[in-house]
Amino acid sequence: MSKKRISITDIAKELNVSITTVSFILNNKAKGKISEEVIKKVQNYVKEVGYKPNQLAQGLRTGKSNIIVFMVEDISDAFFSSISRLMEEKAYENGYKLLFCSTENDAQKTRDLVQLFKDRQVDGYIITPPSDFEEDIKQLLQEGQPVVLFDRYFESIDVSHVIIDNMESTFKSIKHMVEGGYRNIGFVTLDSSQSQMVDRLNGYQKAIDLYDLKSNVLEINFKDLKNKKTGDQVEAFLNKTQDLDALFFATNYLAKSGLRVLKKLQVAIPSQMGVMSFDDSEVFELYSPTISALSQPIESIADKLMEIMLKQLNMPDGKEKIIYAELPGSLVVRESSYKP
Amino acid sequence: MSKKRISITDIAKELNVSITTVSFILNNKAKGKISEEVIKKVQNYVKEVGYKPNQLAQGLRTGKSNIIVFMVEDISDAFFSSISRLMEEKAYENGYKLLFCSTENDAQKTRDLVQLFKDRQVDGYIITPPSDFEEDIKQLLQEGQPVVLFDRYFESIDVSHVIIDNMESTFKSIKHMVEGGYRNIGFVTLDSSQSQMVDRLNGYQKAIDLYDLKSNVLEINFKDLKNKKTGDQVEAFLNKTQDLDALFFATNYLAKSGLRVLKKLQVAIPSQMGVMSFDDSEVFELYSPTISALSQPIESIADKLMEIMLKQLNMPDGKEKIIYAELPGSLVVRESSYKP
DNA sequence: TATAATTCATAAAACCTTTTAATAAATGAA
DNA sequence: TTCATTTATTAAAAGGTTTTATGAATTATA
Repeated sequence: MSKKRISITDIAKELNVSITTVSFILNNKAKGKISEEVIKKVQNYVKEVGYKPNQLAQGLRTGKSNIIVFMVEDISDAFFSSISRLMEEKAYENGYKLLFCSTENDAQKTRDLVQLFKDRQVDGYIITPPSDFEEDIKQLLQEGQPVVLFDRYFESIDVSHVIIDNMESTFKSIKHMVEGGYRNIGFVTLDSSQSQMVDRLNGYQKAIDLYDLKSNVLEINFKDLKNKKTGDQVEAFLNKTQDLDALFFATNYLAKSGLRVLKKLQVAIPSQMGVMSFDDSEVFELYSPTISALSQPIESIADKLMEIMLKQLNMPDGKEKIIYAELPGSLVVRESSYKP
Repeated sequence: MSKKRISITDIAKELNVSITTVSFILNNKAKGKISEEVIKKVQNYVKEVGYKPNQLAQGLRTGKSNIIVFMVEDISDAFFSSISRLMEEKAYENGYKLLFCSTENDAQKTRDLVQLFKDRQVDGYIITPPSDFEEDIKQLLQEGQPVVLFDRYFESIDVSHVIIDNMESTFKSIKHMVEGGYRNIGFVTLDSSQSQMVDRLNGYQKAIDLYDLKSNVLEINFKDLKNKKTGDQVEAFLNKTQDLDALFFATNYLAKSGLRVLKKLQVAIPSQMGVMSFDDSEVFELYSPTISALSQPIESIADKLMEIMLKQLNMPDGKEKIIYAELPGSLVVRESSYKP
């Protein structure tokens, strides 16, 4: 059995000082109040016995749990799990715990989770919100909770967020494909009103307009993603639009479905069909041919997210500062996007 | 600003009963103590105002934090993040929070993390331990902490664990390759004393012995993994052992490195070289040709892990029960393991 | 010398819950 | 009626911390 944990009371008793004195010293509030001599004595003893404050008691008293929750769409997706990995470290470095969970892009599930975390009194929320989640975010903000959105955001709410420049990135990608010799580029995306998807579509349209090309968009229903019907839809899209010479996929899992279809149909990449994807993946690097992608800056995203969250957490109550960050994506050019 | 949270005291005051009464009712300890009438009254009011107990206060009083920590080798690895995703849900279903972190297979880092979690008084530890971690596990057990190891374990310690049948699975895989027509199968693994790696090697040796084949093992130094030197070593291995007609990789990231090399050297799979990997991956499904793999039963692992952890948590103190689970892996046969 | 200001230290309240031990009321037995 | 038992309820302690308000001792000022 574990030996009893040492408490601040034990220390006070042992050193013949008051609890208050110890607490002040522990919290760096001893300046000018407690004599150097006593400070040293306490500090030495604390170090000697390896005392660590009971975080539950601390939390109870201060109302803070030192927990940040990180709600991503799907923790088993490489993009999100990579960021999580980085966030986790940053959180610990700053004295916070990070709790993860997957929203599955389901507003009700996300709502339930938020309620759960409220009950558990987390200190801050970092969220990739599903559609139809504006009201819940507003609610959180009204309650004075620190909130940072990422990957997507809501124009209608003034809330801190970290996103990448989806429009410009997509534009850049399509431009690259045009320069690679493709003229009839299809855009495969989700039937989603989320900002990141809308912006990617806008980037595509912008490039299409600029180069005076024909717009070809396939919007896949989100539910079909789970049914694995995605491939069928891509196939139908290819049949319907015979003259396509390239495909741009708005997410990496769409691209993977697409690659399966192209493989099945024995469409040659990049000669018959150019291919690019938003969001890089290990698969693209190993595929034959290798697949070009628009890579998201994982480290910068994680950096920014934690930076903003910490700022919010340290903000004197009420005086909230909204911070936006829009980070650039980078083109990873491989074999699939240049017409031989 | 958030309106003040309602507390048990508020309820007691409002209903003119004592705090104790409310607490008993809330904790289902009212049977035979409190009158039905009062019970109903309190329950209704609680529901009406949506009262939820303050978990920090609860934790402080009971000494429980309702937090389980899940320490995996690398949360951004698909195998671990997939399991995490499942564990997360199970934990919440059972009233626990799940904290994740990555050990990076570094004993010192893991040690630091464990200390951190001790300070934060988590209730249970699920760990993929790095090498040289026996003593730390023993220590945890001595302190009466619920511990479940997974993916690997220590023979020298009697501690609950969930692993897959690494030896049998590898044996099965090698057997499959032999049946696929390969006679000179190289085994690429890590220079590691961890049980799962040792068992995989043993499974290989067992098959080699059975079929009276020549053993060819490449052990890659763990540090070289990070330096991305893995490919060079695989290449040197191929050069040194010219007559190899197949490779079995003991982890999926080794396989990915290997595939890069084979691609670079333009070795034809499966005609010139058969390939299989322990642990499946999306990459293997999309690679050309598709790569056969030994797939680990993610759901069963997560089920078992949580089941055992919950049993330990609910065990009356001191009366610990050690539970082992060894789950079978399954062969996923694709194109890379059958000689044309 | 008396008083004000400064320095050092602490008691006690508060955070919210669980649980032990005690009390009060009602019932049953003698 | 009286004592014992059961039933219904509660006061108070404990868990470990932070923080406000207060007190005592020392030094400076008038």
